[in-house]
Amino acid sequence: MSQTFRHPDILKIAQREGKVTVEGLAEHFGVTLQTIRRDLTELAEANKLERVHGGAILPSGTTNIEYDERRNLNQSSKLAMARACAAQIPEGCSVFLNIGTSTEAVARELLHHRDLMVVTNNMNIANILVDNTDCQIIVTGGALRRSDGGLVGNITIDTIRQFKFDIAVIGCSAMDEDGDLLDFDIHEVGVSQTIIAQSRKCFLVADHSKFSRTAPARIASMRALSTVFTDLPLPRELAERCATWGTQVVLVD
Amino acid sequence: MSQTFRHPDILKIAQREGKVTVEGLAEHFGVTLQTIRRDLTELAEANKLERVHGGAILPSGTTNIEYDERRNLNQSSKLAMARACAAQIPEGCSVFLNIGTSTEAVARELLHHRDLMVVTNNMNIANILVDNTDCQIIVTGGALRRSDGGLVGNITIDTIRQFKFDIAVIGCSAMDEDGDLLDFDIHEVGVSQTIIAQSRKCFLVADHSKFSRTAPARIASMRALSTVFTDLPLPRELAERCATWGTQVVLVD
DNA sequence: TCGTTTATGTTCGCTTTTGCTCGAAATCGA
DNA sequence: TCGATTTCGAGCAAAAGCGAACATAAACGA
Repeated sequence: MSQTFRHPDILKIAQREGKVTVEGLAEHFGVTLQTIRRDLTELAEANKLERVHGGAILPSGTTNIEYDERRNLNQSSKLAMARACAAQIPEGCSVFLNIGTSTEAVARELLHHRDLMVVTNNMNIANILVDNTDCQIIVTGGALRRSDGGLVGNITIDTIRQFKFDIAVIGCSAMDEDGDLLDFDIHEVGVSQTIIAQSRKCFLVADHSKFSRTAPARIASMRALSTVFTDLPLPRELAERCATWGTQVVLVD
Repeated sequence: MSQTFRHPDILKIAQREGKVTVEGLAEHFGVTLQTIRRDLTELAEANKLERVHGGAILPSGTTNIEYDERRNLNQSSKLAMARACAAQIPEGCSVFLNIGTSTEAVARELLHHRDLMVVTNNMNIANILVDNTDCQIIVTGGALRRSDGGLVGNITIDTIRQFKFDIAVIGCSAMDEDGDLLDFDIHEVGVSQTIIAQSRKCFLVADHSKFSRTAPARIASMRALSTVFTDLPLPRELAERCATWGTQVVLVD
């Protein structure tokens, strides 16, 4: 199969938009419709896209709608938080990336970091970082959770215990006023706790929607975190607690 | 300015821009197009870049040409073998699926089996079986091998040891005349051996091309297998040995 | 210093890509 | 259901890009 500059770009656009049109791409690249059609035909032959009249869509199957919607939630601030977080991850270190859409955004920002060792219990993150050939990827074992591609359970915990990370990047479902991190899934809590225990530094990436929500399972106190990346100021009481604990808060946007 | 000076620079530009053009680089370095072409050819041969008409792009880890080609090889008999193998896997049992294009084909045939517990060290298989909501998927941990999505290493072996499978489905790189299963990758051998040790029954899926090939690392003897699924009769001597060992041979097509 | 190796420049057919045209197929609206 | 419109893919010619071969210049080693 032949290769063009356009192919990777087309795929990226398709991933972002969910679909591409022949006309739109032709204008975007400044080439004729015919050329784009040829591109799409080739990409479809390679099973990278699925051809439809007037354009192409992502190949069906693996996508989880509910999850995809969540992924698109709050996209701009998620990107900004991810960028800020990635900026504090030096090259050449060992990183754990936990389940979650926010941590996936961080993974995307790590695509050009060099010499990382990334351990993850998130299949999506492994798939994202495959493109960064300058980083070693280790996948923890575990039971595959279809809803979000996460790996959870005892196997996951046992594997994580075999490592010591320079930095762990985690998300959470909710944050309590008293500084506790909460999660919906009890299975994930054990994993998150183990991650925190095995890491020198721990970064939390969580947007403001987590402030006003609650969840049943307690992961840990924010005292255990080095830095929190978020998009709106923390409630005053919580901000004061973080200051006392030495937990940095990085505000983006 | 010599070649050795340009190469790292070219890579740096490629990392930053995502792509490089022959013309742009020629101007940037003040050399002729031909010189840049030579540079890019060398970088592409070293898998640092991917050559395209007019320049080069970052290698996309997901597109492993060699692997994609291998996947398309012998497709019809691969499908037939996979179908025969899946037919002998009862519903409601625990199955291990190893790395390999043949085992992936088996996974596709298992999409409508119910109540399976599938353990795999192959990311592709996990992605395939996500669509079968009636089966539990467990992914072993391990280092991700970009070339084929396989998970290998000690973590993988440790995880596998925690299970006992009703059936294991494995592939191999080659089969020796004396009935030994061989593999190219020494890291994969330990994994395969552990799989065999932890399984009540072991199925091998391997087309005839494996008969006339050789590989350096020994996995096990075919004596350890319950059944072999293949597309052409085994060499006579090997067939006799299998009969002695009680290893069934299932011929498809 | 001289011969050898390596990097670069130049030229020239050859291949790939692109744009264009046209008949066929798919989609849409009534 | 049928016709109008859009989209598609094949074939062809022009243009851009390519690699091979050879010449030249610089770097290297004895």
